[in-house]
Amino acid sequence: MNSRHNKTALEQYSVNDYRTPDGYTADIAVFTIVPIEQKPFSPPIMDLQMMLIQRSMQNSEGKPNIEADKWAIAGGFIDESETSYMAAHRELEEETGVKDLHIEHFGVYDKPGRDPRGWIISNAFFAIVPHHKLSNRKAGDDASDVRMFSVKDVLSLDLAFDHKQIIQDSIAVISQKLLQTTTAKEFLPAEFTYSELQAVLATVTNDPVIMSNPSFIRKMKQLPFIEAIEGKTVTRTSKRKAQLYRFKEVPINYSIYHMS
Amino acid sequence: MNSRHNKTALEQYSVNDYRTPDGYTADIAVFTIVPIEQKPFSPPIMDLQMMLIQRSMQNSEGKPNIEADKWAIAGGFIDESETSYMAAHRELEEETGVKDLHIEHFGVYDKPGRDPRGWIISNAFFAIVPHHKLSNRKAGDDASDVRMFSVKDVLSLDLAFDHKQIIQDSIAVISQKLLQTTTAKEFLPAEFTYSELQAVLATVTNDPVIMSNPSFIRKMKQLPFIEAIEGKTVTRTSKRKAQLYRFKEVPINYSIYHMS
DNA sequence: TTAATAGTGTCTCTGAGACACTATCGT
DNA sequence: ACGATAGTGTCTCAGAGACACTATTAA
Repeated sequence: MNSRHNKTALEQYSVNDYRTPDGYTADIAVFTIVPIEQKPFSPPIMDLQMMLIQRSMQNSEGKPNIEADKWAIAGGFIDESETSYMAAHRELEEETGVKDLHIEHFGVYDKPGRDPRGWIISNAFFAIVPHHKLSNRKAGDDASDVRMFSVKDVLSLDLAFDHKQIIQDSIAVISQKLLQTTTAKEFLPAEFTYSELQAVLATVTNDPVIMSNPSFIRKMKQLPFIEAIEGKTVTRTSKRKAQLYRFKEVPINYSIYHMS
Repeated sequence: MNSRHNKTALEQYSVNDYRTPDGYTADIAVFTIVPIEQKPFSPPIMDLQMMLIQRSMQNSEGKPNIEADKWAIAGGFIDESETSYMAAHRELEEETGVKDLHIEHFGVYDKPGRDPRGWIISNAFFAIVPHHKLSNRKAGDDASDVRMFSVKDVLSLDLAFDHKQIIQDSIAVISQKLLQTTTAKEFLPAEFTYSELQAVLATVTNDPVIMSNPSFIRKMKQLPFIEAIEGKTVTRTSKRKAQLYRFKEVPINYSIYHMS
């Protein structure tokens, strides 16, 4: 293989003596948090789920599809005229019909042989879709099904390519983000009660400080990045009126050298 | 320019209709912390610096080089047989002669037009080189000079391509990592005194808890990821014997919902 | 003895966490 | 009135942070 670096050619701005990748893709782990057991006047119990697509047995031309029948995260090729970030937005909108979602890059997967079709580099993103917006999703050309799975179950599926690794990493990343950044707000409406935030965090932690109601209610008022909305209450989680809160935009600085 | 490869093989999977990238590179922001003002029996004062290379005016054939005379971070093309992570290690060793460095991926730069030579994707890494190992660095073919710059000065240089952005991001990332992870250990010898760790952290923070000696000395003993080395002391930072510490491998869990 | 750094004694005050209690409101 | 959830009162105890102090040692 011509993997030797031809310096002379490079100096002439000609990069094409290098072997170049066969493809550049964006793959997106789509997360949502769905309320299960939503009784009226009760705090929600939530589940962290992700959207997977099942690859068709045959492609649009009727030929056998690669990695057929396996589950995979949504993705597609990146165009020369866009960044991978833009491509992720475009593809996610094509897949779910939802715009302006929160998307973050979390890794690059480029291990040789990861895709049997060639040297294909995957930029991995995670996206957060508020549950109520995720209704009109549809299977595309290459997909026979689109479905949501709880993160508890997803790793036991038969997954395409190296998506098991990508999915595992994405779950670790989003769990950490939920606890160490204000990412939780992406799963919540702009105004929310303490028990709604608590239910979101409960999908990734069982920390007693967060799970104990009196503790957590008091915490809400102290946290610099959350503010109570003066005099605004709601009764969707209980018969008694519950205070509404919103996230505030403040820089978050902390360090492990402040731990005890 | 011909950037297509292996056309027939790809055809049956219909990826060949996509334009493929012209190049796939790894760029590495190399950081080191150097003691300045190292008087005997005194705690060190340190400076966070990064290694840049200056691009030659002309290439080896005497033709004008692209982005000539500007400063850039080290980097090079990734080969099909390796991951970008392996490439970063290889290139860094070629550049500095040092093996087994701590390297972390922190971003992908793929904005259209970022490199005038074509559609070239850059995987950005930061690397940490202990200061004493960084002596035999040398200018390569494309470089007229290799030099260390304090992070305080580096952004006012004339930087090649989109390296200003990459460097800015790398500084933000490493500052955050120093405070929120145990990355500081990569800059330190295996056994270190409190004032050495303090000096490393001082390059990115002026938090009073960290800068106050009595506070910080006491903190060291409580932190779950640091342990004192029983009965082992040293006098390199003071005439009085100072306790040696080492980093312990423990999982670090914390959340912003524990802040006050 | 001095100068410089490492490290401790001790006080105050905040706030975490536990647990029992009160408040509110639809049914 | 009941039941369920939101929210408060209050106590205890740990630990953070401030500041003054002591300890150690080369020169």
